[in-house]
Amino acid sequence: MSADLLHDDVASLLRTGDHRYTTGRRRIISTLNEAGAPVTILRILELDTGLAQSSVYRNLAILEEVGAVVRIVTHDDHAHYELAEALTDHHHHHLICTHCGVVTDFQLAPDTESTLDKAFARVGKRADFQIDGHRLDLLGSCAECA
Amino acid sequence: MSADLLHDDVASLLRTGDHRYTTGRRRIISTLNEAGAPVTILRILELDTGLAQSSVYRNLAILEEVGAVVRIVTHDDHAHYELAEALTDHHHHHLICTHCGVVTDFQLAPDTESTLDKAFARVGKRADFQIDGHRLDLLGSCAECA
DNA sequence: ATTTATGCAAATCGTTTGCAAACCT
DNA sequence: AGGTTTGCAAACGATTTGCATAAAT
Repeated sequence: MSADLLHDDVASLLRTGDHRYTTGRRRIISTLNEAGAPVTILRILELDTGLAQSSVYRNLAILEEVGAVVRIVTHDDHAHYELAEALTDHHHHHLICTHCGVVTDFQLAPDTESTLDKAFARVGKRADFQIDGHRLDLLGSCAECA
Repeated sequence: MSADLLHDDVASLLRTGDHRYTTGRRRIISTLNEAGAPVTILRILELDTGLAQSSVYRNLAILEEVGAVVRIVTHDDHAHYELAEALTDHHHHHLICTHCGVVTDFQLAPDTESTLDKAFARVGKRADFQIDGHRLDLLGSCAECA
């Protein structure tokens, strides 16, 4: 997707939540878009030194709230952030390296996804649990750490 | 599995890592076993008031290291712990309520699991990533919170 | 007897928050 | 002008750690 369309989408999500699309927020979105993989807040601050740490924290919270970004919780304790699937049209899961903490995206074949979705629906019904989403992570060692 | 066999297994895992199976560790394992669902450290301390908080943290770290327990990271920031699958012979995944933070276990049909495992193997090969395990969580609202 | 584990309290570190100044509309 | 956002620095809270004592082998 073009960067302009991306920013339009984010602006619209923010407006719905009565928030403004400020320069700082636009820069965070651009950084996430250019990173192409989930990044930590520390990394965002390194990639764009013009942002205050507290603003990055606050803005990511707001962007998550309006559905523009997703926070990924891994075992090492630095949250990772990436653009939400609604903005990238790109349903995916994560490969998490348990050694260096790097997170990368991967996709499953569409028929595997639909098998899973059906199985999840059955589980939700049986457990009386309303399912809003799923999280599928593969844990192991990346090429560098193996 | 009987509690005695469980403790034997844990003792053996600990010995392999040059650790002792102390009273405190035995009590933590019993608490996890009786809880039957993933619990937070705060909950462990409530269930067994005879343990020092720092010892619970330290012992869970060691028990995780030797493969006796698993730490589950959710979005609310209290880690949950449960007995490792190696001890329970009970491969499962988690339902995580995003409102109250409660975590419960569920299982997939064996054929769904094997479809998944094959798909994961393909992903790992293509991404040059050595897969050690996976984590599948369904996020949503439990019966109480819905 | 020697090594390992415990309890307490203090330290650590990612994240959150209060407040006054800067910004957008 | 009126409300929102920002940067700074201080506060927070889950987890970790130092150290002297107690327990395990």
